Amino acid sequence: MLKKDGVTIYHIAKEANVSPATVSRVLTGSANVREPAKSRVLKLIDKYNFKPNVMAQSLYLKQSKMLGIILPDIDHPFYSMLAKELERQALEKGYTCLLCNSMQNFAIEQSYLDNLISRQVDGIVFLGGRINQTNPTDELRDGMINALKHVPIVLVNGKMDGADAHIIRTDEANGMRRLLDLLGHHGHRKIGLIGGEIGVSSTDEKIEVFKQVMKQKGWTYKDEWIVNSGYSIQGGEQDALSLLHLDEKPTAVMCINDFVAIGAIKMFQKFGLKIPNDMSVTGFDDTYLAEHFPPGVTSVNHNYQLLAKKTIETLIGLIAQEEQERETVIPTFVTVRNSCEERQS
Amino acid sequence: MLKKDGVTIYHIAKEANVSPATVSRVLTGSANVREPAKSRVLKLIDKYNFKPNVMAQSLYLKQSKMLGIILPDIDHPFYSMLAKELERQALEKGYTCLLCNSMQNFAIEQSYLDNLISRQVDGIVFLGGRINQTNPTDELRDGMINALKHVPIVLVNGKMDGADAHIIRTDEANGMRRLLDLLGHHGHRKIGLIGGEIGVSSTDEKIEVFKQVMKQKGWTYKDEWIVNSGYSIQGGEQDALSLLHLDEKPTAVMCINDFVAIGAIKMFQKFGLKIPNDMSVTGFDDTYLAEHFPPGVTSVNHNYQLLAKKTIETLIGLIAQEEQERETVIPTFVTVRNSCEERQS
DNA sequence: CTGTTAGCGCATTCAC
DNA sequence: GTGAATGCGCTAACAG
Repeated sequence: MLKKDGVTIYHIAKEANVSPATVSRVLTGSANVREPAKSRVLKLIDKYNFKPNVMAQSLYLKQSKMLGIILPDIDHPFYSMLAKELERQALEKGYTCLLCNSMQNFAIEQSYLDNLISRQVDGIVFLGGRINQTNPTDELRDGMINALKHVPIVLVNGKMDGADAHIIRTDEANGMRRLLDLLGHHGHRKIGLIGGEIGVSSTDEKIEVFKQVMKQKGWTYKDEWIVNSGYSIQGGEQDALSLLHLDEKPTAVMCINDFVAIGAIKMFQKFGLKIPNDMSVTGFDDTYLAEHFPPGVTSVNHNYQLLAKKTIETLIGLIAQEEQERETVIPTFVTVRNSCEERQS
Repeated sequence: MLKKDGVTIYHIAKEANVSPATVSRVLTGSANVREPAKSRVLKLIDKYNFKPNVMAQSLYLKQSKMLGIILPDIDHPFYSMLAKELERQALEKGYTCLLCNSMQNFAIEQSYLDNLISRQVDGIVFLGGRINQTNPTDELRDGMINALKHVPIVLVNGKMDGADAHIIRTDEANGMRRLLDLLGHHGHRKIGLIGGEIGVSSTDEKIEVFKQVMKQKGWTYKDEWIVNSGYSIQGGEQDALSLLHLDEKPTAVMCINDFVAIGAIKMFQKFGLKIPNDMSVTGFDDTYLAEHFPPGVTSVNHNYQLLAKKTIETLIGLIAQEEQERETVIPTFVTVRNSCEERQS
């Protein structure tokens, strides 16, 4: 059951006729080593393809150079795009990432949180799940608070009241407003909002901004034009179907994300509506799907690179015990494609 | 720079008036501990929210309970779907995964390989990159051979001649044949194959099977109907465009993956061709995109769950020093959707 | 059942 | 510039 491996700095040291400390020195470059010995060591390292045991290093140095990333579902392009950028940024700073899919399950999420702490990650990036609950349970909150006693955590596009975590968030509210402006320019006054889940902050906040802007502009919205069957393509289909059954329909529909937009577009087309001629649709997140799903979905981009950069910078700053901004807001922008047009009816 | 943390089994032991060994015993359950003491320890563990240092455990036990997963790009649904399943299977067996995006870069791939070994992962799942090169360089091969001296590695849908790695592969050849059967039933005799990259085995092998079957059935194919501009949506657009410029066009086009299929469908439609009426198209990988991209793409499914299960089982078997099948073939199957129909022209 | 001891592999004092 | 000794936090003999 034990592993084979076996070659350590002691083996190298012995064969090179030096002390383990000297091997360590050539390995880390922490001090000069004279030439006859240095070469011998280097040669042996190559000969045995020796790789220092990072667990032992970490144990001594009290830093693992690992970062944990907790997210709900890597299958979702928003998360995969962001995770990739996070990994790239982390790698640049010498950190390796432990990616954890909570699979939308709070128990798994918590067990990963514990696991990451046990594994001595130097910091954690937390996405989705509990930090998107508008009203999280005490248990979820306590789990976060306890975790924060062990390790710095950066929350991306979420929050946890009472927990001392730093936040990086993209300006989704402004994204909504720009989208509404755009629809307004196209003459739309009857607008729906579909997808997402009540009680999840990313949905609740979008609905709030939506209602606020609609009222302020004096446009029409009906409660029955706001339906929320989740974040998936299927959810979008279902919500679009609800709208289709209504006597009075909106002329434009905003979707909580690109998946929902795709589902909605499919359903509308199935019922003979042309997009964008008969119905305008907007997405959110600006994933590659928005670009490539016909007719091309107008969507809000989260500025992924900048978002990832700020997230990792903040986390690493925290690890180095440096003071960091409590909350950083990343600007979003609208990518205009072909899913919105002048109102026809 | 040093971490705060600090509470260890020694602290717990002291405060509970027992030895560190006893704390360890209640932690691991490796031996019974009598009741007055046991409760005291448990209470303190809870009080301090104590989490054992897995690095120290691993160092002693010589197993990290970590698995490395190296893949080219988590953004690609094939990899994200598979990665998620692999993680799920690993989690069930008590392993945590280190996910590494090589970003299609051999140097990064190698550095991750080294990094994973240094980090003492118990095993590695290797996807894409060098193991998909039809003719890898000696350097790439040696990198793999050296890695195998340290840790068991399972290759998924790839190979590395001269390297003693176990292989799990899905029966892509049979998938191609079934797809060709299907097109044949629909009366297609003039068939193209687009996407991918010459020199990459997943492409080369598909082309080989394609040519072989076409010859054997006595159907038509022209070299100019085989174009390969990569694995992306853009690549699919480009290759479809090449076909559109030809005087004589195929009536059906097979695509190396679903991304390429989507790009091709977009381009064909842009030029006024109706899918499937004017042109039949097949995908590969059966990602969620194939399901949802209109009109729904007929594609080959890799049996992701089974694939992940076998991969993790084999790897963990190897870790336990058990004999494992050198090569395991996972059956594929065709998911029929609406992108193929009777030949019109 | 429980405490003492040693050692996993490494980096860093501290002498020399 | 180099070697010997120590300890990071934990588990597993080994005694008792």
